[in-house]
Amino acid sequence: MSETQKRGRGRPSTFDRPSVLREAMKLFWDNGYEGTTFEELISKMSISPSTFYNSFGSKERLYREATENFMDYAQTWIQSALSEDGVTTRQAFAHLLESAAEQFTREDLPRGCMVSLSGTHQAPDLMPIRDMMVEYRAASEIYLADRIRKGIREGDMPSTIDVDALAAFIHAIVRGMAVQARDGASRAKLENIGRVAMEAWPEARRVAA
Amino acid sequence: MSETQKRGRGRPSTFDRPSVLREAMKLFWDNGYEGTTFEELISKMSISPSTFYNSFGSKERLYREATENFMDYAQTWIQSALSEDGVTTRQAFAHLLESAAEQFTREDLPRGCMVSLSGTHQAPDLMPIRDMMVEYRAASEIYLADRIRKGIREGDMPSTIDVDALAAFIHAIVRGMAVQARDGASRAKLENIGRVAMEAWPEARRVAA
DNA sequence: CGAATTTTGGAGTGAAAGCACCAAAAATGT
DNA sequence: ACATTTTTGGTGCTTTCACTCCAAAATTCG
Repeated sequence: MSETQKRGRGRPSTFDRPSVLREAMKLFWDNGYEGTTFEELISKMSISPSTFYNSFGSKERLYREATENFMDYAQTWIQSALSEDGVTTRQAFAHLLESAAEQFTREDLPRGCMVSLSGTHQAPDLMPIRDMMVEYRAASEIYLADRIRKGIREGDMPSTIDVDALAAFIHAIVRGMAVQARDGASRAKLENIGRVAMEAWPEARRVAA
Repeated sequence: MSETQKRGRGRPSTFDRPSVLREAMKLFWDNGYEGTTFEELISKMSISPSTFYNSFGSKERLYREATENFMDYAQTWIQSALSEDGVTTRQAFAHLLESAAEQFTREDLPRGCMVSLSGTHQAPDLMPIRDMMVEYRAASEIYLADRIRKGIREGDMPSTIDVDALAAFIHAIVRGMAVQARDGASRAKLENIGRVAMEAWPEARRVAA
């Protein structure tokens, strides 16, 4: 892609931006923002300090870019579950939790989720970073609620349910799965958590009522 | 209590150990280990650097002591819910989640939980601290499983259930509630999450079966 | 080919971090 | 009262942090 990209004049970069950004993402994901040093970054990214500064601005800007990069990627499997056609709302959410179990235990990426737990206990001077994470998390809960409302509109969810509470519940279970994933839980264990969680799904109770 | 305490000879402390330890705990709880500086600590604890070093050893040792202090306190309300006499296992866990909602939104302490999310993304050289947190979390899941097994022994839980999966589920929901609490969720919202979670409780399905 | 433009490597910088030391201060025990 | 023991305040230390600067290198445009 950098071949087809029209390059201005000047010395060309020797590194591939997407791939070094991914390396930065993995470092931040594993060690957190404060736990990742400048030296570690430029070492794993294989770039010099000046290249770092020149190409990514600062540690904080790189973190934001890495987080955006992560979210773009995460949206893929989230959308894939929630926007799937021809499935019930219940099936969509069951699929979402299965995907979370799978994604949180991938071999080629750090375990868990980069945004689920980040910035929850952070220095006051890093408030902007914390706020970014809080916003991302809040947005994903709204996303869940929207999918549930779609289910109500389409008739496969009872209109009497508390949409926000159910969305908050699913949100909480995913964050909890992220904690366990980082603590070493297997994919099977995470899948079990998701299965138990789906027992709380309103539709299941309709059978009982 | 320090009045009744037999003091050896030597100059007496001017500070109350439990209360400055509590200040340290609150700082670590809010800002995390890395996000809390030596200066902040001695400032909020109102002690000098040498007093700090002399009385608490190091930042890491203080953190461990503050964490133990937190766990002692947390065990109080956890035990209170899970060891309550004359209630079903289901009621005990419902009570536990209600207590979590209450405790995670206390006005006199930082929001959420000090150990639920700590050390999940941390620098490699702080691995001992991370390990401590992972152990605390694992221990609490075992604690939940033990309570469920007690329910099976006493006959108010079906013996066919997957105890570990159910314990992992409750564990996950509590950690997820901690994330939401730190992101600003109200007590009522956390209580709702707990209520929805309890819909997944096995006993509820027995009615349907 | 030469000028312009951009990237690169390496050394260096100020600030802050956590910690350590030392002598003075304030208690106890005989 | 005097020696002993322990705590205290202030200062200084070493390391690491994120970052910056500058000249050389490598490209494009005219």
